[in-house]
Amino acid sequence: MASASAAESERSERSERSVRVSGIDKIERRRVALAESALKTLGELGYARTSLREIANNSEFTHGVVHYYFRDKIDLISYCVRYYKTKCARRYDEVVETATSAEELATGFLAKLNQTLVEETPMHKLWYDLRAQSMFEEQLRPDVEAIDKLLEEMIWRILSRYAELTGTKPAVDAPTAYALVDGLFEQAVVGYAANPEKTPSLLTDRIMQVLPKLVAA
Amino acid sequence: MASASAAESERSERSERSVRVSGIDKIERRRVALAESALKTLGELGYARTSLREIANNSEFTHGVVHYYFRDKIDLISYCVRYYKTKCARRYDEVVETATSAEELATGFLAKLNQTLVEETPMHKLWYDLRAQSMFEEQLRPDVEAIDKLLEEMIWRILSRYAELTGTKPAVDAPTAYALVDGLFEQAVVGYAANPEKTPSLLTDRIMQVLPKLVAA
DNA sequence: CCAGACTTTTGACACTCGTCAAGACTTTGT
DNA sequence: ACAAAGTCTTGACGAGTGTCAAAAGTCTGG
Repeated sequence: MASASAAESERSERSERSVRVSGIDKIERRRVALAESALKTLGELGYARTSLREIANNSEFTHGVVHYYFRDKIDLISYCVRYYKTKCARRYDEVVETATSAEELATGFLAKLNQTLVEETPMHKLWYDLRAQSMFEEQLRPDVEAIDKLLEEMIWRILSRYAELTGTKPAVDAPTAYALVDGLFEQAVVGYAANPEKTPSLLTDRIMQVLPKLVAA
Repeated sequence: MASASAAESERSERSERSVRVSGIDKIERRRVALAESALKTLGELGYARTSLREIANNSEFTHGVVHYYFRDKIDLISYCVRYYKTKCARRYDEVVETATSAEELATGFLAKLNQTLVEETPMHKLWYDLRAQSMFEEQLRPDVEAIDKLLEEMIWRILSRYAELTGTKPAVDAPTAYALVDGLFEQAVVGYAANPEKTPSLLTDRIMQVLPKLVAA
């Protein structure tokens, strides 16, 4: 259910009555397990250098199993992306809902932002990698677009609430706000590889510089 | 000389007195020719799907020649990146130098920005691809960092001049300004694949929304 | 408890990749 | 004009890829 929106992976014919009752859940559990191993590998190696055999090596299965649960490599990656998106775009909802002042919202947002930057670096590296790949691989585009939209809405919720709490209104539209914040975050993700210590505080500084400029009376 | 900074491609021993007089230039011309074919192919297919054979196919040579002029694939790509950078970061210098008002600077900048977005899309796609790859492939990092710095300085020159012409001062530091503008431009490059007609005007709108907010008295 | 459905392993296939070496071709100094 | 140096083509190699089929193993309904 957590991955309901990722469950549409073209089930390859088999599924009519071939799976009984709890079978469908088991298949789904296997897919999730494979997807998690795949995401782990993809985050470490990047899209280009990740092979199905390497994914299987990082799982409890052998490489043949992948084709039992996924039609082909793109189907797996696509499933991974959709599975991933269900876990990532609601990260700041609690902060948005509970903050009672602009400062509280900003610091809460930045705390979570830095936390995910540090703790989930591979996942973010993968995301920027996949978005770049989507420029060349059309099959990835719909999934990437969907996540991009989700992230845009996420940023928009934060900015709207921030404006509310400061008695102002957003001074840029949602795509612009997303592009700006995402630009800063991508810079941080790329920079984190070279300089893990300084990067979080730089990101904080820069977001703090920018946030107030995105709203106006 | 245009590619002087890209000429340090580890010449593989051969070069002592083996090349006479104009030989060094010929080698350099071949390298440039191969780099241009490589950049063309890379821009179309992306880093992951570009093979040396495909690069050679898009040139007047055969695949073996690549290893005569470059030590290995990374050496070629690295050379390409350095060759590319010499052509890209001085694009707005004239606009910056000749503009006599903030509006003139802004419209001139946006004209060139949209022009390169439309006319050199593959090159920009490649750049964002390579920057993503550099997160996984350490050997790419120094070249990517160098270009990033060049682009940051380019944006900073524009913003400084913009502030000057409006009688203000930049309200964000150089890395921040670069990350913001780059975020908008990357969004445009990714979006251009899906929607070539609307994208340029959207980019223009958004830069126009943002530019004034990056300076203050 | 056994036959049939489901799951997983194993090994092979056709292909592409980067690399390199041997030789053919071309240019150049003398 | 001839030999040497330089340039380019050709073909092969080993490794790694995605994919698939056949066999082995596992589970389960009757």
